[in-house]
Amino acid sequence: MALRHAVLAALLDGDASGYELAKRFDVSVANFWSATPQQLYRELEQLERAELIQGRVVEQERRPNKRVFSLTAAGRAELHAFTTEQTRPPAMRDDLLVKLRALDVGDREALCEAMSARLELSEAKLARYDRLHEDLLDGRSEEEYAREAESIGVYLTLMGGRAYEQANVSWARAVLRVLELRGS
Amino acid sequence: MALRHAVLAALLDGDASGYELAKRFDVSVANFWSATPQQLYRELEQLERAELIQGRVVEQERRPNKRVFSLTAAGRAELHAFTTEQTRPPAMRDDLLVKLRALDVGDREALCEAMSARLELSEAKLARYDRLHEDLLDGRSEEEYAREAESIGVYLTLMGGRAYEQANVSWARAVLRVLELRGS
DNA sequence: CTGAGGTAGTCAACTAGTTGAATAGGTGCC
DNA sequence: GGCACCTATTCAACTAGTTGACTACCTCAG
Repeated sequence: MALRHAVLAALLDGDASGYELAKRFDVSVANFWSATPQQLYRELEQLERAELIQGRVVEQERRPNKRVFSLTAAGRAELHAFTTEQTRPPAMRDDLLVKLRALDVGDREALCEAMSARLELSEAKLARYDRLHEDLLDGRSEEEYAREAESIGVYLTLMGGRAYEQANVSWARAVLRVLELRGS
Repeated sequence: MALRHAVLAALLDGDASGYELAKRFDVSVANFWSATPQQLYRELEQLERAELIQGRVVEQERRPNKRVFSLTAAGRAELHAFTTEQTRPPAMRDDLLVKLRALDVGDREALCEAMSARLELSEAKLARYDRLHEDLLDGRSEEEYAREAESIGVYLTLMGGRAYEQANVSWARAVLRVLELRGS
């Protein structure tokens, strides 16, 4: 039941329709969870039945109506309860790691390309996170921000995303260096 | 079909029974994939039916017999093919990130504890990876190793695991610092 | 000689996540 | 005026992953 809480947490950033949530999850501020639209719509239905969120139809001109959901008090309580529950260790599932482990029987060139693609992707994400970071700080120092800001949740997950992408970038560079050393 | 390939890749490290594989996945050299024993036994059966691996019963004294699996030529070919396939972006699913994002409605103390637990876990993993790293290098410099070593797959995934855990550690430290700044 | 814990595996039932397509109106481009 | 792409949602079918219990035999400590 973790997607459930990821959805609730995402709604802390403001009410959203399924479609909007899907984009939030996709471009996700600090890539804190991933989910397909179908999963989200299903989860939203269940959450509404459980009265942890409440939907209302918003009529729009020039585009289809949408159902916008907001957290209920029960939803907030559920989120609070979730933060006190036991945390399970994160599950790492990265195709690239598997492929690299299979390098000895694998295709070196294909792996170089895959690795470069990862590098680019992570650099792009990192750049985005860095911009968001600047926006959040808004001129203040890290410490000022940490002390003063009203809400700190987004900031801390953003730091997580940045650390993760930085790790990806330096790892990808190291791997490419090694592959070049041995290639050719 | 990614667990499938993770199992095949794990068998590159040497033949193993389901039970042994489970441990390999658990203490997994560079936490490159995670899976429960039940998943493994199921997958091994399917892989054997597909003739990508071959099992044989090894009779043991003082303990139950076991079925040890080894890669077939077809299995190696399948792994090779996998390395040329398109890589999908890694899926991040970490409860802690969700909980931190919900910090504003969550329980600050519980989160501090969860964060400390993560820090310890990551430090322990990191220490283990560092030992493995030393063992692999065996006195050689990184560059010597990268040039000379026969097999480089394990090394590269190990680097990935290390980068990931280092990111975790520095992130956890930063979060705890911030939480202390604002707490009390 | 009992019970905890390791080795080795199986079965059943469940929950979570993915894929692909269908519907239906809107905008903007060339 | 036709085609591609965006908003917004739903349905159906599938694959992957988790949980918990159960069998069986072994070793070792107290």
